[in-house]
Amino acid sequence: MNIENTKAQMKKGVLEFCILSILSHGENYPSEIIEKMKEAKLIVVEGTLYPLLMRLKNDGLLSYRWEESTSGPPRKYYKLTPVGEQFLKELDTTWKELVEAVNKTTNRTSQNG
Amino acid sequence: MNIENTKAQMKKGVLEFCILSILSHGENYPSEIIEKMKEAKLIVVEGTLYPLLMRLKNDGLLSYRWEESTSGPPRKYYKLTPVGEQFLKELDTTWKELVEAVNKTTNRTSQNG
DNA sequence: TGTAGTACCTTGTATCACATAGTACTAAAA
DNA sequence: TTTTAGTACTATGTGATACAAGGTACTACA
Repeated sequence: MNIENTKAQMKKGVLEFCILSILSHGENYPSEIIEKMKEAKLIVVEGTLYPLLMRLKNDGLLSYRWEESTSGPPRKYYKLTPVGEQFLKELDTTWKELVEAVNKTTNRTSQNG
Repeated sequence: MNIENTKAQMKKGVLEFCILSILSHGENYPSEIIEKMKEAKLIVVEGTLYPLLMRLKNDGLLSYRWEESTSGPPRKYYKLTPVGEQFLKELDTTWKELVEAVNKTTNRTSQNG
């Protein structure tokens, strides 16, 4: 048992939320997403991001378009669908509730019996 | 893909933190922990809690003592070990960093190229 | 002996992040 | 054309974890 493992576990479910949030500000292709996550101190690797994007796309939360690149293979630019935007709103609420719940258990003793 | 599933995923790793926090305020037996989590709107079931407590105990973060009960079988009262207290401090930092990281990706656009 | 309530424990499943390896496109050099 | 380097997308296998479902065991009461 170590902190790194726990940190990885805490990230589960949160990545989805972060990625949708990033895409809610505009189109991005995977490498850009990884870069923006890194800026926020959330390290994500390709093996994590690609399956996640595929999952979100298959569930109708994301759509993408191909765009040629002058420095390599074409890129997949992802963006939110209306369903994705709705889902993001719910995730936002879910996240806030979780933060509040964690704060309750960690700050307060709740020793009332 | 639904919110409930995502909620379950977000809880991963966070439960450990919450349980250690609750126990940092004093001894508790599993049913009490479930009750306190429920008060904070974090629903945890036995099948989740028992293996988790056992894991934390095997890793030296928790210890327990048996206590007789007048209303059923004896109870296992868990409490933090010194190692557990140290680990909790690190988890506290980890959690704060995660919250900050998520807030960065969700509030700011970070559109700088 | 039987029933209800409480408490602890185990097994199997689904999901997810990650390590690792592979495929494919562009550009530059031989 | 072939080779090498860089960029980008994809697939497979592993470990960790929350949960559903079922099981065991103790106490109190009829």
